[in-house]
Amino acid sequence: MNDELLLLGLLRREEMHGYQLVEFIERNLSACTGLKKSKAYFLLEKMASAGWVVSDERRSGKRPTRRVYRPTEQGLQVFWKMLRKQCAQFTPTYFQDDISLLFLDELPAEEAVELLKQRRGAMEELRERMLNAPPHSGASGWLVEHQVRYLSAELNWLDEIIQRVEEKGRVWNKSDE
Amino acid sequence: MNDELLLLGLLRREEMHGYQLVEFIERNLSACTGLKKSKAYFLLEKMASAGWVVSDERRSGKRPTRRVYRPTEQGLQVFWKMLRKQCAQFTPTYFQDDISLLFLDELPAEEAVELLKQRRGAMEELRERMLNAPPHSGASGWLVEHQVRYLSAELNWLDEIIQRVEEKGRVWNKSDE
DNA sequence: TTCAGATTATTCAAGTCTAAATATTCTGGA
DNA sequence: TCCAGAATATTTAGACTTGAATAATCTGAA
Repeated sequence: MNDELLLLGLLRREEMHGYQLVEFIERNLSACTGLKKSKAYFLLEKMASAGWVVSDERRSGKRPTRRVYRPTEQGLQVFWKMLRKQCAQFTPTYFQDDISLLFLDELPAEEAVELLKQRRGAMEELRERMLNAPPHSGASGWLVEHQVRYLSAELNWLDEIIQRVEEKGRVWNKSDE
Repeated sequence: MNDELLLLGLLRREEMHGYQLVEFIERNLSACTGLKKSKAYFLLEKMASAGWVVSDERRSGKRPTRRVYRPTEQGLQVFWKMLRKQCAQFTPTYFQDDISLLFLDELPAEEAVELLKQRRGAMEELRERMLNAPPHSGASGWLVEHQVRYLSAELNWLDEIIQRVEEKGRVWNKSDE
């Protein structure tokens, strides 16, 4: 629904074909979605058969036919409905790499610290990249800001974890269990 | 890979069948994964055919045959490899509901604020639930702590967004675009 | 000019994931 | 006792998602 909201919203601003959409998203919105090409095509087709969008075929030379999409009236209604719903909801996020912390005691404490410092490096690098990226305008700037804040909070959290492991010389008190 | 790491790690501690695994995860690890029943069964079968786990059939009465899994030597190697890899990496997270902020200017500012306050309510409720949950032990306690911190940071962020929208009487300066 | 490699644009097969269906056994209240 | 509904366990059909294949056109350096 997330991706559909995005596609509908972009198409509402300007009709586009699949490749154009994906290009735009990759260039400008990579901070907030990882939507892949083939999924975008799939969703466009799905939305077309649901009547949310319609397409014009535009043929040029011997290239594959491009289908330029725009939302229907129904599509716009769906868009606003989804928009309101998303605005009001909160979808909690799972931290992918936290699973590894569950099993940190399988590793010697020194190695664990070493590995977590590598993780820290990756986080910091990403944070730098986002800080130095060309400024985004409007709401997409907010989303970059959101990511940067999130990364800062995560860095703080990880630092504390690393410290705990370092101090104890092991991952956590067995007596905790 | 995430889920596989989790399953292997749990099976290393104690052999279990699918239902048992999923029960355990839902009861104790719902803060860090949303692994569904059918996916767990799927992964167990996949890991079995990859030779990472083996299963004993245990028949009791006329119930469907239970398959109790445990990791093979190869499975353990894979487990430690994945564990090291996950420890050292950082997988950035996309904020599902941020997409809606991109299109916040489609809504009257008052309505936008109203909807975002609903979102805030959902966040706060979740945070309360996690704070009041029975304390977890060992690393899984850390993961709950991680979620709580994350929720607090998100609340701060959302509050600022709400304030910006309220102050301006609209979502963002058109001149920003 | 020419042709290797980048860009434009879509499709496809295969792999992943979910909701719902299936089927047995347990539990507790009338 | 008896039976409705909860708990125990797995399977399956179909929906979603991905990586790689396909194919035409553009670019620029030799």
